[in-house]
Amino acid sequence: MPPKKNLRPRQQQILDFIGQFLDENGIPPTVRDIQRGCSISSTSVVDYNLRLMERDGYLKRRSEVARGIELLDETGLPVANGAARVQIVGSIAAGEPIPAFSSEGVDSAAEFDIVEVRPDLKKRHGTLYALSVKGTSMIDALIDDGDVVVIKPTNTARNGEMVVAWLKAEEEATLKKFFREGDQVRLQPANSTMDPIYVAADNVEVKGRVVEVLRQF
Amino acid sequence: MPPKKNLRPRQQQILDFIGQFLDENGIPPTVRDIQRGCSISSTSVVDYNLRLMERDGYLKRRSEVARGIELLDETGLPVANGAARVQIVGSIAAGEPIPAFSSEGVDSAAEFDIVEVRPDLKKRHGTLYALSVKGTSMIDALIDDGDVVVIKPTNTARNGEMVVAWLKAEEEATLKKFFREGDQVRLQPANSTMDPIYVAADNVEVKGRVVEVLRQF
DNA sequence: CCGCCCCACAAACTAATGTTCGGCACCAAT
DNA sequence: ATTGGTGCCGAACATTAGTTTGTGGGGCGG
Repeated sequence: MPPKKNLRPRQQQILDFIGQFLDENGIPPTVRDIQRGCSISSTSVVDYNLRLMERDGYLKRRSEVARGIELLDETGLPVANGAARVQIVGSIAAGEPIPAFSSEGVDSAAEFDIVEVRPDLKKRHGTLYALSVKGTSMIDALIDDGDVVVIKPTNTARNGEMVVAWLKAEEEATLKKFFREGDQVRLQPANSTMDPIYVAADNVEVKGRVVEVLRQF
Repeated sequence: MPPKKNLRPRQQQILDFIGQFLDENGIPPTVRDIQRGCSISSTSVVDYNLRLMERDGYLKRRSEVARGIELLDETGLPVANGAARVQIVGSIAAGEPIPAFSSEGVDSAAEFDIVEVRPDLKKRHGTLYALSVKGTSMIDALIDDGDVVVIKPTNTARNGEMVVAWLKAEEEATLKKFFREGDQVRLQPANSTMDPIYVAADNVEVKGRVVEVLRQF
């Protein structure tokens, strides 16, 4: 594959636009889409630059096919279109703090751990992150030690939903089922051998909601 | 969302082709692609059926746009492009046959049900299919009624793996943990209230292995 | 200043692709 | 037999989208 070269501003602009268009529409843009999107006055300018970028290995064009543009990654392979990667930002268990939420560096020592999730999840929920589950406090909800839960950040929760709850006073995060009961909140582990936790409503902050559980086989 | 209706054979054929084309090419097929792929003699037939399928909520067509076909999932949301789609070919439970494996038509009464899986799964395992789980026979393995298991077709299994086992004599398929014990095979439900099944090794055919469990939240 | 190259422009052209139309065969209800 | 609906066919038609062509401006070395 050809060596990477620095892109001209216009080419960078086109590249960005293609990526954005792909995200928004699911199919590649036409030359005229790019033209409009980048405020270029002629399709031939787009064609010209696409040709250069193809030569330099940034993308591939299937000729004779409408919307035949594919982006390539740094290895020259086509970019999986809906590739939804989610970062595992830490681990969570009853009573243990989550590093990412603790007062020290939020993003600093983040582990480099990424899981792929079903593309439709990201489409439906937007930004997501993941936590590795320690312990068996949610075993009755079919979440085991070592599983990875995918979390959608949100401040609110309906009763019965599985949430990441942040206890302000204790500075702890925990994975529980959420039940609002007056000015109290019951955090219910899904494990018949464990008791629920009752806390004042203003001491609880919902950090996110579980949207998916991943398990290795 | 529009009500679900049974698809005509031709429409099922077209739907399958679109999915396959999407997998292979990353972009939706044109009317003429479908025409060729399904051996239809006229584009108008394709258009005719696409129109019906759009009316019935199986897909969406963006008019005025080339390759504007999008598949919709059962909730009416667009399926991410280039995503790994797996077809749910039937349901499975202890003691009940799986339609797709029974002696009658393998592909005939195929339901319109497709789930998305993590892209890396398909990359790692190749072709996959999915089954909807009925009953709680695998509850201790954290597989609940209504979950969907993703299966990798294979003839062999190691002890302890969760497999789809086909009992030749009974003509039944069942989801169990597999243990080879001499010339017998123990099929162990992961439910403490249920007993294992012992069958002769030559009466058991391993159809596939569970690689993923999907659950709605 | 000249010629040259890179880049951009607009318009025209061709190919690809979606859409429509009239007609035919089959089947079921009238 | 007649009527109406479904499914299919082939071809023409309309629109979208990729490609080509001729042109012009601006920087740069001669």
